Amino acid sequence: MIKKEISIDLLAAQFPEINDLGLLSELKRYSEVIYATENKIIIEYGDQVTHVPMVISGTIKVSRQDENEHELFLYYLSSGDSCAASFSCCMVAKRSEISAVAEEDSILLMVPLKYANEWMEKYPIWRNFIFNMYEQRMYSLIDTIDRLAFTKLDEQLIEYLDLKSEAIKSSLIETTHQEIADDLNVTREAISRLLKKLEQSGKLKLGRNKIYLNN
DNA sequence: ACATTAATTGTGT
DNA sequence: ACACAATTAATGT
Repeated sequence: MIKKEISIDLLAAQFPEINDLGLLSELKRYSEVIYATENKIIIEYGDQVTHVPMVISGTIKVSRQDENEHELFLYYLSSGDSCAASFSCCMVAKRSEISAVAEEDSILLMVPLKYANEWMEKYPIWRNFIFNMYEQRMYSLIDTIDRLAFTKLDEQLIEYLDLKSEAIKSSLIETTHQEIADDLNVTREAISRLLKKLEQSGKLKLGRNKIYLNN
């Protein structure tokens, strides 16, 4: 990683929310500028968290490790974002629960936790900035959870249909969406919508009380 | 054949 | 998740 200087003007341009000369000059003074090339690992799972990253340009992919080795995508950080989660790590003084990798060539401002903390009291504008980041991250996490829950149900449903089809030795399953929903402990609407998608992708055909599987 | 009704499925917020 | 619309199958006349 190559380190370079960064101008206050550029900082102000990327983070209009923290337009305070005192804060900006402290930022410039105490934080490190990092040029991360594509696929550069910025924080690895288990690393000690020492800085709050602020993204000046580029995109950072934040993910969590599966029990195995599989990566679970959480969210992207792009220009003007910050990873406020770093704060929770520093308050509990623990190690990173996530890993962050540069998705493309990126420029980051790494703010030492010590200062990031002090500024919470010193600069209300900074505190607001951090709180806003928390809120944004929260929303993107909720989206991610939705996506996950949806994917799992998708697979569950296909497995359910395959099992049933095999059990009755027929590709014609006679049941209602409600019955399936009860079996899988989800709402009927979720099943209806999934089935329709599966129909559109050609995996099956729907009729009232009927599902024709295309093997 | 047609109207009525209940059950199932679809959609928007 | 909920409320409501639309569609479909069944039933009675």
